[in-house]
Amino acid sequence: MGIEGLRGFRTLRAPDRDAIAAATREQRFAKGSVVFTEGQPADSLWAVKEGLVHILKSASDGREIVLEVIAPGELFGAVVALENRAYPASAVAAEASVVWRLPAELARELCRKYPTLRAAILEQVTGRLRSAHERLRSVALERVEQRLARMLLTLAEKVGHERGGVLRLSVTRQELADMIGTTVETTIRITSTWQRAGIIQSSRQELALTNPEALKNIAEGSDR
Amino acid sequence: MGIEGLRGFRTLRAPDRDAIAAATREQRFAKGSVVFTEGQPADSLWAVKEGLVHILKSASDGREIVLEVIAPGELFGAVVALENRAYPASAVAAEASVVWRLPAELARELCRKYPTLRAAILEQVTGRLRSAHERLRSVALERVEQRLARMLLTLAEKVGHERGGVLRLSVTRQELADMIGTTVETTIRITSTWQRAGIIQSSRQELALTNPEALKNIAEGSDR
DNA sequence: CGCGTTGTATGATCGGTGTCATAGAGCCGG
DNA sequence: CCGGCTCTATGACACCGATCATACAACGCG
Repeated sequence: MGIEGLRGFRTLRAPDRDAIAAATREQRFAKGSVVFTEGQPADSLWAVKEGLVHILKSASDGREIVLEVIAPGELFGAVVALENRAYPASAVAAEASVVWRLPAELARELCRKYPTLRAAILEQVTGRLRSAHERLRSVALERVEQRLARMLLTLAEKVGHERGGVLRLSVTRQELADMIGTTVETTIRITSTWQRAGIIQSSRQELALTNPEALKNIAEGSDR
Repeated sequence: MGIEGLRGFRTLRAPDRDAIAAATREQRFAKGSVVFTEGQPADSLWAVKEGLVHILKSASDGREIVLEVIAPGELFGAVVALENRAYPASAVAAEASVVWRLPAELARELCRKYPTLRAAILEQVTGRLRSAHERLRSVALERVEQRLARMLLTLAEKVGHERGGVLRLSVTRQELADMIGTTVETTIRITSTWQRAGIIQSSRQELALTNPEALKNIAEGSDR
């Protein structure tokens, strides 16, 4: 299967699906490698086949904020490719990943031809706008502990995998810190105390949510 | 002129434009009054005719974050009306305003019929997603002073009006605080020192950017 | 296997902002 | 025109979380 099997592409007619299949390049990225960089002209529309891609912006001092976590089957760099401008953020493989790459010109052409494709992209974009607004609220109005609890629950839903009856996340404290706008140290301090409280089980590169209810309580701020 | 004169509606055929004109209600809101509330089912697509509308989310303790500032000619509550769900945030008139209101059902129908309308909405949404991401970066990585400088410049561009050779904003410190995720006191402290430094001229409900260059420097963080 | 690298852990300290309190200035309506 | 309200202003203080420093555990690789 290729990119043409994704949501929004399925309604395309056979010749166009073949054209996509022919134009799509499959590309492999090692963990940590850069897919594209902020400011670079957008020449492609991307989708994740396997792995995980982070969309992020960084400050001059090296600190960065992860704006989106792109899971398999999702598009990224899509709207900007359609509008033929520069990427407003960077994309980095959060783990070893395989991505599809479709030339922007072809994507634009298909969008003109198929309203359903445009509709599918609109749907993804609106979903992301809503989540961006929600995160804006979170980072502006909540304190770190609350934001972290919320982020863990969101991540668990999106990219968590169950094993042994508990939800597990493969993520580093640094990545979590970059998602909620804090530092590694603070993130580690909080996860450590949660670990002692039995709310989570923490290990290298991984983190098990043994007590999601407690996290929900913290996220709702019910204790303060 | 009605809502049918807005960008994206102009390509509609005459009978549909008439249908819109007939279905559109013009509604007046006093400063501070609520247009719709977060959680309420979205039954309409809105647009600002005159005035200014804030899209915001609030916390249980009363603090709030202004997500969007909607200027005349812009849509709001659009995507959510198309998707027939509940508003994810509230809308409040930031000043005395006149808004257009189009039944969601009609908007959905028109969107199915006119890809250009859907395209226009997609364009607005992508613009807002970009600005939301930029603000996320700002609030997560920058300190209050920097964020405030940036916000003033952004606002000046969007809703500033020139008088006497300087850009003026009609906005309260509370509103500014709610936009950048801080408190009134902190905002007042910063604007006060800027006032003393001659960077801005501060008065009740208004604020003149006498030295935008200085603000740009602060926004870029060139001094730290 | 040893060694460098990456990720986790924790303490000490500092500072940017939130919080609380008070006051005055501009504006509106009775 | 006076009382109440909103908005601006400013000080004192507390505290969350950043910063800096150090240590160690886990992993990868030559």
